[in-house]
Amino acid sequence: MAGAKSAPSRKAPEERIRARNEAKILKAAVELFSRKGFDGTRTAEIAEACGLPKANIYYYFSTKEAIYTTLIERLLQGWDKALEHITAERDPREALSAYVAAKLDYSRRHVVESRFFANEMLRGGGFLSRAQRRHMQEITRERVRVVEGWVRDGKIMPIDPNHFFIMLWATTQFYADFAEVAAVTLEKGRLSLTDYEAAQKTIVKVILSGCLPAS
Amino acid sequence: MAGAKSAPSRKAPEERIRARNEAKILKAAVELFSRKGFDGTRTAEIAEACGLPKANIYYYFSTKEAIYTTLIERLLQGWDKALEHITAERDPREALSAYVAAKLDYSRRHVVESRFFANEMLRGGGFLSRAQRRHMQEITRERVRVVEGWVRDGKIMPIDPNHFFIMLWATTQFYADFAEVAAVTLEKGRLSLTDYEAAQKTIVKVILSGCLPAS
DNA sequence: AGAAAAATTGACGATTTGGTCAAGAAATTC
DNA sequence: GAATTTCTTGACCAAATCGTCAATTTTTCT
Repeated sequence: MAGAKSAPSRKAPEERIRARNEAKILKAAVELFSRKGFDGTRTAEIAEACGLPKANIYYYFSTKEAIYTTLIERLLQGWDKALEHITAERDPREALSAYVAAKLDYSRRHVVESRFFANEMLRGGGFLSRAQRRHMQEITRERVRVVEGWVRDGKIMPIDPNHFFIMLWATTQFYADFAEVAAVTLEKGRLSLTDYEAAQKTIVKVILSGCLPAS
Repeated sequence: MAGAKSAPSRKAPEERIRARNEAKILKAAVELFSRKGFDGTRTAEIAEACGLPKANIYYYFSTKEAIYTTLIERLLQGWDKALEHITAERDPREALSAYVAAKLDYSRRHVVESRFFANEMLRGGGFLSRAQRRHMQEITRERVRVVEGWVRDGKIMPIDPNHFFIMLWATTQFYADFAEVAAVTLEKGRLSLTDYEAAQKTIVKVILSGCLPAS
């Protein structure tokens, strides 16, 4: 226990403080941005929320926008993780179940990040770079191709893959972005793990029965 | 042409100017609020957007919050219109089709209002009064009962009605709230009527095949 | 037409905003 | 342990913020 303390401090000596404080700032910022958007969030609020003086924040980030775009960049990396479940080789039943499960799991464990992203989309996505926009587009296109393949092979009913994906995305995303609405609908104070499991079951059931060919 | 001018001015002489200007203000405000939220929208922006001097806005609305809550109240009145299609007497197939169609139609024709509402929900719905919250809850509960009835009568598969409704709501709402995302997914600049029709077809198909008992 | 009420608006004020700066405190390096 | 780099922070600024007000113009009423 005593010897263990010096080991981690050796690990990254020149970046320890910076990494810790940047993390603090970003964590406080994503929470506020996710609720009030870019224009609605004051840098003083971020400072107070993470317990650092405002001037210190400007030591790590040159502007408010820099904080915001850093968050976008960081979150976009995990954005399409769930889509990796959708592959041409896989059986649609399995692939779609896995996707819904993964997406709901992400929604539950990263409510704030999901909401931040939703807020940026509501705004029209003006802070996204052209490259980031294209990335999203390409990722979607790939998966749309997979679904098109499934349709061609008669593995699922003939449906518009684009709108099909929007259905999936919208439904799963909803539980993070509009957690309060979902809670009201379910007549609960907040969503529990059980609620997410019930959601998963219902969504998978409807989606699968809704797109698989009559057996 | 000359005689027609005096007729409409007789109609509501004491409220004409007020009504017109309040409408102008609210229209400009809902647009801005829908993009940037309450905190992110400046009253000067609203003034500029509706072509009235800022001081004039404060003649009609005492505070920024007054504008915002007026909008909430006004929009909440149309919020549950689409749900009226869901009645116990009706056949699930018809009722659900009608609901999806109505909801998508509303999303298409009232993009701004839908997005405004979504923004308020993202915020956590803090500007909603307790009565308004209860209203939403009761409306939902009624329709959940209808679906429960359908399940009991074997008209649809056994599913959790709450999550089923969330699916419907999330999917249809998506096309208004995240129009930009939908447009990117569909690889278009903006959504056309055709896109909404394709969305409707896909959603209805999946939802109906997904919940109707095997025929 | 003239009085009364409603509507308009430029100028203003207290407060808050994003961001700067320079002086000092800690940590790191040699 | 001294030099150097990194980090911290109170004080500050120009611009923007919400909201006020009193003087004026327009509309309505009789």
